[in-house]
Amino acid sequence: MRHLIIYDMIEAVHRSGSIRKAAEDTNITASALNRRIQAFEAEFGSEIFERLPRGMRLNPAGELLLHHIRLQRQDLIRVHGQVADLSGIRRGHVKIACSQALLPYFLPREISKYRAEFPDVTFTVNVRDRIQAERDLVNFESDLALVFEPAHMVDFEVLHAVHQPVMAVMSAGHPLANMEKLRLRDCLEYDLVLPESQFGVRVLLDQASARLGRKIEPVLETDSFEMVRHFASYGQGIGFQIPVGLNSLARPDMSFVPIVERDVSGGELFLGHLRGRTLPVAALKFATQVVTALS
Amino acid sequence: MRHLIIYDMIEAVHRSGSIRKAAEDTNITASALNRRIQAFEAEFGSEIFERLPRGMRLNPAGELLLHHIRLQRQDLIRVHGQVADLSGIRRGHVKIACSQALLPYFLPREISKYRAEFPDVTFTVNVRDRIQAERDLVNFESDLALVFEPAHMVDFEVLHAVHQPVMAVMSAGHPLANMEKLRLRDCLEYDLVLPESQFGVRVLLDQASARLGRKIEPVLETDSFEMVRHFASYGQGIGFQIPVGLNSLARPDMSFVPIVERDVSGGELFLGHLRGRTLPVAALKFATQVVTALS
DNA sequence: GCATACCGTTGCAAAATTTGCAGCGGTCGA
DNA sequence: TCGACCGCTGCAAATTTTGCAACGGTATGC
Repeated sequence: MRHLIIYDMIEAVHRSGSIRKAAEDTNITASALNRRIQAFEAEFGSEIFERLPRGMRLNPAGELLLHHIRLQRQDLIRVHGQVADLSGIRRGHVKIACSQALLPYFLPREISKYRAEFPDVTFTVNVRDRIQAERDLVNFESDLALVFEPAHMVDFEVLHAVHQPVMAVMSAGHPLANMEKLRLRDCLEYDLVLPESQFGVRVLLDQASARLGRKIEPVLETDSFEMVRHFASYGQGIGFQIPVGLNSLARPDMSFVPIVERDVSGGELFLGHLRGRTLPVAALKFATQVVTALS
Repeated sequence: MRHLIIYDMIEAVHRSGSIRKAAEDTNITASALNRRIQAFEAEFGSEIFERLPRGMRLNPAGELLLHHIRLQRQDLIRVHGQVADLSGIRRGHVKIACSQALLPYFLPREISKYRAEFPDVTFTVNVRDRIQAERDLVNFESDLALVFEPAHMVDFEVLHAVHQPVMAVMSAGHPLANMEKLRLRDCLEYDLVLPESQFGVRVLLDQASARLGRKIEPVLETDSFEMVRHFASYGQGIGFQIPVGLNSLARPDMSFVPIVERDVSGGELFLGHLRGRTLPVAALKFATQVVTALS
């Protein structure tokens, strides 16, 4: 869209922090870029950048404008998608921010299923923690977020929520492997591997242990859920995960046992998007499929 | 907005139903208008008008686009309004890094006063020590810093400085409570509660005691000025604070007596911002109010 | 303290784009 | 059949945008 190129320029300057650097990205001279920014500011009626000795920085007006630019661009993409839809072509791109738990089984499966029907739809999947996921939505860097126990949810519009009990993860040969349910105190007898404190499962476990009056002392703390699962699969260690990140069929060598809710209350897995936003067709269609899969 | 003029043209063609009529409204030739429409359609990837023998009519894709155009235009108007508000100081956000001494009375009062006049201005207040406050300015994490005895002041542009003698803080019933001024050596006879060494007041006291050839031995050392005040309010303890952190009207049960300057030289409380930076209107306005209050 | 490296900005001429003009073929209604 | 109106296009003129070189200012390294 050539008529919106000034927006690209503004974003480029914002990203790189200087006109000269942005000029390279934009394949244009710094002087030309400079004049376009100046012309835009004159037209807009206010400066949008602070001029610093080391470069440019968006001022509050610029921040407001930047949000408008992103909103506007996303909405144009949505229109493009709808237009493609009415000419019969089902193409598009879906950007998803999700918790780590969705990576091994759930999302790959859902994306494959969706693409079987609409092979011209492409995807971007970014692992984000509970705070960053919401920030991605606000910046239009993601269309959908699929997160466990989101942090504040101000700009988060919930499409679907599903309860997820906390599961103990261990090898199939573990002494507790064949239990129907587990008490938290039973787990504390073994080596524990836990996600770091920013993760929802850890927050729930910390709350539970506080109620229990005992401190959980993990032998391994990690930001990788994969590490949690693999460590638990060796020896007598116990890890913790939510059901959506587990697949007993794929791992017959492992056992997953729920912790009773009165010990560790489970959490909610939320699917949502930026509040008030109209999603592109492809994203909306994928969202409804995910809702069905979660129910 | 010259870069959105193609949208006006599209709307004009839609309204009048023909390029030639729309050309008159747009103060442009039909041929030029025609080519712009064609160029837009090529870029957009699909036609947006049906060509009829009697003129032009939006096709379904065009209807979708028209909706986007209108939405987009409204949002831009909203942004314009917000920016106008911004420069009219009616809206905005002020980020302040300050010493602990400003927290109990000074800043709450000043912020309330400011917000009484401009209720749509919001604030962030972060307690920062003398080094971190400056770092916050550099990182644009604060607009203003209000700190006692700043450390290096390289990036710190001073808007105002005000002298602050060191005050002895004690209960109203203390033997020294009714003195006009105090010598430092008088205080040393009592239990002392002092801020930790990173605080400006402590630095001044340590310098003073070094000159005196006696070491100050506090019974309580804390990073909380609140703790200093409250500890001093019980029994015979003496704490130290600067006037801006004290309010004798609010605490009739306490007494605040200045230490003579030749014993403990007072320090300067500085209001400033990042050197060379143009402050947001709201921050600048608030800064001038603070300067007035400090004078 | 001085050289260096960026930074944004500007005058000016060249390059690129947009525009106006005139004219084309086509459809429609009288 | 004719005139009115339509969208469209080749071409030259008008306008806008761009690149180049240079300026003044500030931070950084030696």
